[in-house]
Amino acid sequence: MLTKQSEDFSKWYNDVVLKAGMADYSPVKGCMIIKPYGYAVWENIQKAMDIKIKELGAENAYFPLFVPERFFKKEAEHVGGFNPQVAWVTHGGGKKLEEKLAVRPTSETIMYDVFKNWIQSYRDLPLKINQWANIVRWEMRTRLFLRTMEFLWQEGHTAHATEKEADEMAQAALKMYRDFAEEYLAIYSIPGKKTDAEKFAGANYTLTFEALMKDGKALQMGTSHQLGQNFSKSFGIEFLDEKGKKNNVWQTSWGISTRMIGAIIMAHGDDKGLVLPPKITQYQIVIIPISFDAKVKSFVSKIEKILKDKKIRFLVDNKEQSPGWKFNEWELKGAPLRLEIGPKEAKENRITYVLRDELKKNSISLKQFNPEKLLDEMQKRLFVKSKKFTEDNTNEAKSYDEFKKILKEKGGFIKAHWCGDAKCEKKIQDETKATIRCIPFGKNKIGKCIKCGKEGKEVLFAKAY
RNA sequence: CGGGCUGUGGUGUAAUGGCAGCACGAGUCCUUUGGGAGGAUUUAGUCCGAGUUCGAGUCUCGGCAGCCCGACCA
Repeated sequence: MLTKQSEDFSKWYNDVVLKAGMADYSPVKGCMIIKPYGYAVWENIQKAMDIKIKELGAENAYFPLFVPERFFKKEAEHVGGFNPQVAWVTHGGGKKLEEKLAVRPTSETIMYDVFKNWIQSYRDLPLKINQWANIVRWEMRTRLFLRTMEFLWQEGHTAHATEKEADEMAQAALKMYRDFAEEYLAIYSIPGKKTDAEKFAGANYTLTFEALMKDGKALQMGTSHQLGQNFSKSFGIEFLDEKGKKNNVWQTSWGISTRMIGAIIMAHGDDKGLVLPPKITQYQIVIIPISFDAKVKSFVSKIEKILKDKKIRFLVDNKEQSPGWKFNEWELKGAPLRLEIGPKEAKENRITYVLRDELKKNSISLKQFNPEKLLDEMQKRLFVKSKKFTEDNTNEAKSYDEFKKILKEKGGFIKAHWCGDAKCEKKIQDETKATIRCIPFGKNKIGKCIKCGKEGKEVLFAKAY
């Protein structure tokens, strides 16, 4: 039996990840094994997002896993931020290496060292490179999908002639991510800017989109950084502009990771298990034959043919378990649409179906059965639900007492004013464990900082993963 | 890196210092199959090392590993 979400959300999460066959613990501490059912979700994310990345004008490439120490050290703030999390290779071929190699925690440095060769003129700009890769960050405490020492991600890196272009690129990448989360993952998110304390090491500023999980904690879904000329100055990435003047490029980098899978699980899952959005799940439809006699078999193949023609991803579960066992199993695994096909259906040319988010039995004639519509509607329902959940769990705090009360009683996002001082930010975090998730875009009312009373913007607080 | 806890079949658990047991899983066979089927049968375990003891899963010491809390974590 699955742990209830309300009893122990962490335990529910671990249970569901393991029991649904998404992932497994590995013999290597802090690392995970992504099992086929989970990896299929990643593949679907990759497939869809890769198209969007290319629409932004980026091309895929692949850079080395190892980063020589001298590259890594070039951008001071970057090293300072990442050093504690880097794994170093010190030996190779049985010998101690002359120069240590960092296992990439991110690829800015290894990429930008060659960007300086690729970029000479304004004609070489903008340069937009994306890579799908694994990276390693030595984390103290790990959680399946949410924070592992090795994880899979996508990192986009661009170089531009002007600051304005870099600003626009950082925004475009964030918008692309957020649209993706809405369209494919059915997750509503709040976009905004990170505070200086939370920005990427080496960036001018970091943009983020934050989503609310079912336990009321926030999850950073992905980030987009405007790197200014910080790296281009350290790495000497210069170009001659139209007037023959030498300039440093303006850069951005942006990424999302397998953490997205954790977000899907925690944003949609319920006490029965996973609820996977149709667009990214391995099997959009699971057919469960109630018996295996000839009539049922031939009716099932008829349905199979229809689904195949419609290019729907489906599975016929022919395992030996009882139908009841399979119903539960596929609810746990979060298959969006389940078809129950037995002698009754075969005889009457009807289909019994159950949508994962509604769990009601429906009966419809084969002629009227419209799986695309059902899946599409479910996909949309999940997003609406996600948006409503976020709105219902977003509260405003006028005072620090109110802030603490909301945090304790409800959790969720809390809108409150902040003066902009990192000291207040730190104090609030130390005292309440809530952090500023982002400074939301758009009109921003000015009000009194909940900590010190000075005037400041309205920002979004939450306890976060 | 500090504080606490725990290591028993594949998994989850039980056993005053005294025959290592149960459930799930897995294998085989039979009967079943419309919400986690039943029976028969088989399978497999005390983290590693030392000590105390007639006797150690249990006590002591060391090692290793894991979990929780803290610190840390774009």
